[in-house]
Amino acid sequence: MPELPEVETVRIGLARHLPGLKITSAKALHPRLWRHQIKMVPGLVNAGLLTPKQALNPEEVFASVLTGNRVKTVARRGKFMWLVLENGALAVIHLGMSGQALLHEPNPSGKETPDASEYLAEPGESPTDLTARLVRRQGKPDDKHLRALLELEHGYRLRFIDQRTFGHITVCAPLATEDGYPGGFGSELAVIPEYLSHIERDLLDEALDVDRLIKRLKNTHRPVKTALLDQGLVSGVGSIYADEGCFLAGVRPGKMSHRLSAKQWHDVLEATAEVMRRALEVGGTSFDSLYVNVDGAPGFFARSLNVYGRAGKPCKTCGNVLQKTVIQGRSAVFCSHCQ
DNA sequence: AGATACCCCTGTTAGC
DNA sequence: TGCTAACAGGGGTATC
Repeated sequence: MPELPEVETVRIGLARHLPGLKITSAKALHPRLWRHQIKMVPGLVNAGLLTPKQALNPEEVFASVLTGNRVKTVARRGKFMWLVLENGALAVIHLGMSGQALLHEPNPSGKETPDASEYLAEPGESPTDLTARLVRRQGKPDDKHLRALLELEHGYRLRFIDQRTFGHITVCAPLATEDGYPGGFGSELAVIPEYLSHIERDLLDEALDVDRLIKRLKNTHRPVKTALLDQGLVSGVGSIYADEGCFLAGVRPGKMSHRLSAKQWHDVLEATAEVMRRALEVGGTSFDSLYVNVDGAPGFFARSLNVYGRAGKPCKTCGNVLQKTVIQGRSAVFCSHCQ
């Protein structure tokens, strides 16, 4: 369930290695990976990033635009991240529910598997770091769920693995941002991928217009949690951090959005942002084995959750049994005493 | 145009 | 023990 902190953790991992590297091959291995690609083809052609002849089918668009292109930076807005390519094209990556972007570094020895000596920890290297290093070099074969494979210069490989196929990669043209500020975190460019033109700035974005957001929130007639999950109002928040933010702000997730005062909305937004900042510090929330960073390592925020996944258990603040409800078809957990 | 129901997908778990 | 049904989730799309 990658939300903003998890996606940002992955973005940081990609941004550490990919900039400057040329993509030598790009393979799309599952039709659901490029299911949104066709809508972005006219924009790519208009921008001169794709010839009409190359726009034959979505799978070839993926390979045509990426192959031979060089990665400049990796940016992110909300739960979406994108590779900024040297020719201006953008490759939007969404992890969906179960997507993993695993980065494999070249093995310096040139062999498929590390030498025995490489299994030994280097001075000052913790067992966790050792494991991560070995995973990076060797890779964990999961060809069953491999949806895309990017090969880059110097032997780097990016494997996109996605059990439930809610994730996707969509190549598209850039659009100028309306407010002139950078389109996302990690890039100074004031552009947003065309595919994300309906996605608002996220809760940790310095350029987010909070006053405008609160006006829109107070103007919508939906439960608080439903509004928080609407990526067209504010992005980055998913089910986990919506529940946690509502808990910390003392607001029930089922309360109607327009009935909150501006102060209450301010509290909810600040609490949600704070939870996400703290989660980011420890690599995000791995509620199951599906969310991992580019090294294949999990995050450690699950132990800090107050309500998500704790229905029926005692509230960590007051001891009351946490309640579970369904809001707009999504489950929500809250404390009827504290919220 | 805003709100809502439904759909996609698969591994895990609860219930019979 | 073995089967079925429910569940989890983001976001696009169709419909009211």
